[in-house]
Amino acid sequence: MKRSHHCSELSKNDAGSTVQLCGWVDSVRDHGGILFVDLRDREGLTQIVLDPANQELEAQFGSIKPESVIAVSGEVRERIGDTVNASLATGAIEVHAQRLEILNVSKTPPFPMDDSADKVGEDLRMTYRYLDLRRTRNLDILRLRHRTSQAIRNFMDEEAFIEVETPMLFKSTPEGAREFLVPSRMNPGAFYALPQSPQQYKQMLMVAGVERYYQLARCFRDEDLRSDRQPEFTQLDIELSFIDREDMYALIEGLMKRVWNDVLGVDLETPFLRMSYFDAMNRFGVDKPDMRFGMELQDCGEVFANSGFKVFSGALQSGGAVKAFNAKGLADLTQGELRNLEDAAKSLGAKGLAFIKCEGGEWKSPILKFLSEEEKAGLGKLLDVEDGDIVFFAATEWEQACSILGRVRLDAAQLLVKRELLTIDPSDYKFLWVIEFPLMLFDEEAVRFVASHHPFTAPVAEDLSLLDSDPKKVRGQHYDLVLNGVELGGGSIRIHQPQIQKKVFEDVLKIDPEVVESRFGYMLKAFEYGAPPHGGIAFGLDRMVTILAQRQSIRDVIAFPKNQKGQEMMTSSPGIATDKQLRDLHIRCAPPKS
RNA sequence: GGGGUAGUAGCUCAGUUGGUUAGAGCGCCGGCCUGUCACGCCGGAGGCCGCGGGUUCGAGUCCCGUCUAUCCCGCCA
Repeated sequence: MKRSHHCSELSKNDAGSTVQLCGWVDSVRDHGGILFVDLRDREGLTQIVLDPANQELEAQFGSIKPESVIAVSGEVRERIGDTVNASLATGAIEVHAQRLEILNVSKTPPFPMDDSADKVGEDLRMTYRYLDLRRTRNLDILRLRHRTSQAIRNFMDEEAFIEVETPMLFKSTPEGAREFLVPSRMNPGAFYALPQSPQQYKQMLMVAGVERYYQLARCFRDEDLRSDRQPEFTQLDIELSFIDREDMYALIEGLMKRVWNDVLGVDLETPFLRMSYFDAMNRFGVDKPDMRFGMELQDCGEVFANSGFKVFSGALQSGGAVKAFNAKGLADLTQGELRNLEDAAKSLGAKGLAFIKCEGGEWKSPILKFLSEEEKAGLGKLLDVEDGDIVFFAATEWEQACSILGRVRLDAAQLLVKRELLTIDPSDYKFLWVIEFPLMLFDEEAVRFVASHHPFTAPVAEDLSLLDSDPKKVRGQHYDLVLNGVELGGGSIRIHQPQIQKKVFEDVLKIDPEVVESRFGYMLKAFEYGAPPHGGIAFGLDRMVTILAQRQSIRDVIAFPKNQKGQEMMTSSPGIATDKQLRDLHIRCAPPKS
């Protein structure tokens, strides 16, 4: 029996016609005589009626369980009076079964198949991921992801981009994330590495004259997982020649506009806001600020310049900063909530979390006794302190002080949301370009500079001379696209002159020349054969879809995600290799650490 | 590697200051029911209270350890 319609399609106009439907038994309502079946397929739900006059059908149906697969042939009839179900798209009709095929009988599912399953333990849902995905809500996410990719492909095609596939079997790169290694059977002792991103290949495509490249590329990073991080994930990877940063901003704003319009029907405002890395840190305490709410960090350096409170004045005297922000209306926070905020601050290296709250017109704080009247007045004015407010402080080196309060700001915002004093709307899309990152960061552990983005990022032209004298001051031509506190993507204009690239590798990053030659020699060579100026960007597609679908976890928008240990529960991967496999691969396993 | 939270029926959860035989809703099984649409009604089964120790006359409850999941820090050029 072949289907003639999907379960979403039939209406009054089809009354009288004979149709064939197939799908899953969503629910059964047996009234002893008459029996109703809700039949579900990926498009919708249609009520099937088994008439008591047809005893044969009823016997065949038996006590068939939900989630069994059946095919039904029958006559479409209009429902009359109060048998119409207004809350169902196909509620104006029903199909009176004449013939029935039972295609597959289902066992009772281990968890409910309705929306209440959203609360079921994730490990169980992942073990039975095929059932979890079968739920309409999750099928809709797969569809939304498909529409997102489709919008991207259409846009990129119209903008004259060429989609090129790059190798999955690459080689190890010395910097960056830990990689997955793949042993080479034909080259004993040698290993491929799965790509962290197609970075180097896409730059070679620019040298090759492709000019405009994109790819929905799978990437791999063997780092610890988070709710927004999976060991394999998908990037929208883009690279163009003969462009500058402004061209890139305009292109990507057009892309986002298109995606949001095609997927959600939302019209985004462009151009997007721009903010320097310094301002982002200084005002919001993160390099990916959530612009949907304020509570900006203030600099209290002037207020406490000559303070008798050693914690504050000491920080200022040693070149640090005193930062603060006002969590408006949060003065009534509980001891536990305060302790959680303090713990969050401490996890970023704070010694404690100083605060002042204002209740009943009175300021209350353990540090109040250290502050002069002028300082209190200055604070009150700077931070607009009113009754019911609480102000948090951080006094240490500037960047750390900002980071600490940046974290406290986010946590405090959640507490305010819980109290309904603050609304953070998931369908309010506040895009932001974060720009002018430092090209290099000093790694205290390794005692050397590391690239803040990656070593192929071009310095801002006027900072080029600082590469030798003061690498920390060099700004990179790097940009991040941030949406509602999430880093959606980032990229840069690249270095395309071999001598500058070599200098960055060897003189600034202090990578051994032999290592540079073995890892990047081909690239330096390529740059000697007419490399065009170029730049690119890459977006986390999974993160983008997570926001579009208004979900909390990246796992919700990946068909078969991995748990926090990197295992895929349904198939129990990874698995143990056999001795023969290992022999072929020239690998011997060390005994596990006890 | 570190910190937080959780683990009681198939699922989601409750379980009082330690005290009879550990409960509820949904699901499941059986019965009844010809207009339901989360159908209804009646009856029933189902528990190593994550695991291992300990304290106690007595532990789901207190203590120690451990495992699992998840969130966060480190890490993620």
